Amino acid sequence: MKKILDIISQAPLFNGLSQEQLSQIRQIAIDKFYDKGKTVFLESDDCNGFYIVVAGKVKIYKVSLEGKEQILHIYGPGNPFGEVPVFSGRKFPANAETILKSHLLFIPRQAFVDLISEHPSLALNMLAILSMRLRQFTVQVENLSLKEVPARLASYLTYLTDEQATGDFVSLTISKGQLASLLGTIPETLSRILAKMNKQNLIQVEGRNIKLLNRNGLEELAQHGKLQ
Amino acid sequence: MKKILDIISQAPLFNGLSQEQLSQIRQIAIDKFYDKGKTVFLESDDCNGFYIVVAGKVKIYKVSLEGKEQILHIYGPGNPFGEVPVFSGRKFPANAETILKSHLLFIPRQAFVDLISEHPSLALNMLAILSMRLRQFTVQVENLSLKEVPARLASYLTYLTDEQATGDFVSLTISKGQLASLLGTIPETLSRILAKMNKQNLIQVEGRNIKLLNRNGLEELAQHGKLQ
DNA sequence: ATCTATTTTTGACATAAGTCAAGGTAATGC
DNA sequence: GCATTACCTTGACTTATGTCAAAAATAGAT
Repeated sequence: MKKILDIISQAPLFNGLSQEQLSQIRQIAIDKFYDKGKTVFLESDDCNGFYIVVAGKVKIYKVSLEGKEQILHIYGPGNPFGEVPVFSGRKFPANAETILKSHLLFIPRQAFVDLISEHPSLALNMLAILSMRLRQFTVQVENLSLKEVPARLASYLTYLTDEQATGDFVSLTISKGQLASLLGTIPETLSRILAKMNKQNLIQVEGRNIKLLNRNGLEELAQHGKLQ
Repeated sequence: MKKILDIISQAPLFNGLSQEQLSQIRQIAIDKFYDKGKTVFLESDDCNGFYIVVAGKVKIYKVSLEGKEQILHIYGPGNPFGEVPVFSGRKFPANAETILKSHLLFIPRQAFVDLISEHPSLALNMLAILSMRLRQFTVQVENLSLKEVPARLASYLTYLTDEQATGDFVSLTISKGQLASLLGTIPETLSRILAKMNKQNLIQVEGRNIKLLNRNGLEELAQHGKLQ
């Protein structure tokens, strides 16, 4: 139980809230447990609230009729998801599925809207989170429309090194298939591009561990780069 | 002056606000006038507030180093834009340029944040707007990643007919070049696809006026369709 | 450890959409 | 009304990335 309040108090959404307000939130939250690969919601579903990841990992994604998947986000501990219909409409705009065994908190809609009306800082926190997501979408659209797959991959790898802060060593936290889906491509294409980057001594791939051999080259590639 | 308060009071952002609150907003707002094709802000710019369109039309877009443009949104009277950095960070995530002679209101950041803290309904309105935009981005990513250009175009055309509610007649409100950029393609490709749809009696193109000859066919195409 | 299932890689091929270039049409300003 | 500019269309060609199929490697379960 203590662990849950820890996650809650660390989450940007609840930044600056008092101890009392936090336990108020804990009281309206409902625990949900999922195995790996379980659907949390589908885009046709009605929405009575949103979720917060306590432990595990969740992907938000769309699928085409032909079965190709595009991952929109991957959320881990502390991240809320599924809030869009809480404020805008009735249905979820995408699907959510666990990619690890996960523990989620479900926050019922009305209780949260009541809370937010009372606490302006909670509203401002939520506005900040939604704004960050709009910014991320901006980048995602830019990547999909204006960059080729090698540039998107290079961009992701340099982003990951900063994120993990472990020198020039990166460890993929998702499968290569999922990474392909996140980058808007398919596993075959990703595999070929990783092989090419390897051959050109930009990176050194060993399973899910990747060593960045030429960070400048990758950053160049992320901008305007072509890969021979 | 009356016209401006009309626009403000119609805007979803100010839904449900009292007459007094509206004039409070009018007081902090600064009028800005732009000719067609003028830059409102660039993505590297600092942000001291956001804008509302009173008259005219503004495009929000990204450009690649090679010069290809991707339009993210087009906003008309009543729409706010550039709010993302007000709540998240310092810089704009994209560029804004007028595509018509335009009259904008600039709302300074701090004054608005103060207002929002006092009026929960203003916060909820803003949350609703940002949520709608997240939903739109969801669709845009889906279109770019999972659909081909003919499907995106068919989708846009059926959306426009509903929007304009003028039977099976649509009138493009932007140039075909801009439409190409909005759909994530280039004018040549758009032109060819319009010609093909014409040939297959899906539509009948006359300049910027398009008649939908086979709405069902277009909706089919928007989903999974291939165009021969 | 062995077997099974999933994930990843590689090859041969198809194709949607981009590039470059030129001509045509429409719109705008003087 | 004419000229200059911007917009749109068409053709020939290139290329990035998807498809299909099969083998190889890795991970999970018993």
